[in-house]
Amino acid sequence: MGSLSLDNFHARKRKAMVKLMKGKEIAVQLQTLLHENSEPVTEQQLAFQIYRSFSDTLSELSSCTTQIPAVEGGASASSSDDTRKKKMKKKRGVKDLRGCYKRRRTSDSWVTLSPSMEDNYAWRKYGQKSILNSDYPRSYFRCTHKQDGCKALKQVQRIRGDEIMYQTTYLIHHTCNETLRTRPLIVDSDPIDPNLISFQTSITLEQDQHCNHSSKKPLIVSSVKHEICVSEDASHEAKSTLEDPWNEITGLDTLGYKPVWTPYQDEVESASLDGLHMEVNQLCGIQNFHYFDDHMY
DNA sequence: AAGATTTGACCTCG
DNA sequence: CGAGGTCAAATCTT
Repeated sequence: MGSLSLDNFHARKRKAMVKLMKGKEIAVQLQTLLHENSEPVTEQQLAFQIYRSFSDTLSELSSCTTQIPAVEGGASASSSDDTRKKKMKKKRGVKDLRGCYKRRRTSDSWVTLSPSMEDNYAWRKYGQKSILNSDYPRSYFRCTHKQDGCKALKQVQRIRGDEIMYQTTYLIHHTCNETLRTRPLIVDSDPIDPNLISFQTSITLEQDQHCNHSSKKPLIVSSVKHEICVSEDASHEAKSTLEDPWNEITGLDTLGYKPVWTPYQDEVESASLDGLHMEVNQLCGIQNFHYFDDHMY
């Protein structure tokens, strides 16, 4: 039985939405500035405000998520086929599996809530487990391209809130470049859909030489856990410690697409905000959000 | 036939 | 010791 009120959940949800809307407004301002080629200091300030806004939101959602009422009742929803069970009952040869796997450390994971299990990666289910005090079993998925070395994992569990939602815990980033489908890159904010924003601040050093925007340096966004800082300098050192900021912030892999910028890419465009874009309405609907698993386990 | 899913067994960790 | 994560044989789907 969930001991926490749904009212509290909804209040926090509203609060988060307000903050996200603020972030959106600031993003629009930033876009305007970028188009007008204004002084970079202001751009940085705005960029920082955007990240701060999202960061605050995520903190809010983190505490909110931990309070999603746990569903009572322990029975899993397994619809079991008896005949099949009998067949499966056959004891398999006992193998010594000791040491064959380790229980996973829970750091470097993130969680999303979504009305669908869909993301844009190909997953293969490798297990399902009834979870204590949960109506629904938890499903375990690994990347279809495991044989290619991709160790991405996710766990999906249906939860019951005000609507049917799936909580997806991603444990390891994809190292493969495979997505199920590729959606078009959003190049700019869409005048038709103002909820669509895009950050086109990407100026690589190389590009920089080809244009006269010498004042525009690659924007570094380093993110270590909850701390997000923006810096102007694109040093190699910064690169090595970077995580995908958009993953960190949204858990969406930039709209759930193949990440434009991953820690695994050798040719990182100097940690610029290349291709950083999102649909704010997706977030405003709280269809997806994430938190670090510190709160979860 | 090959790949995906199901599910009981077995493992680790708290 | 129990909960939860993973393995892998059996089964299903394409």
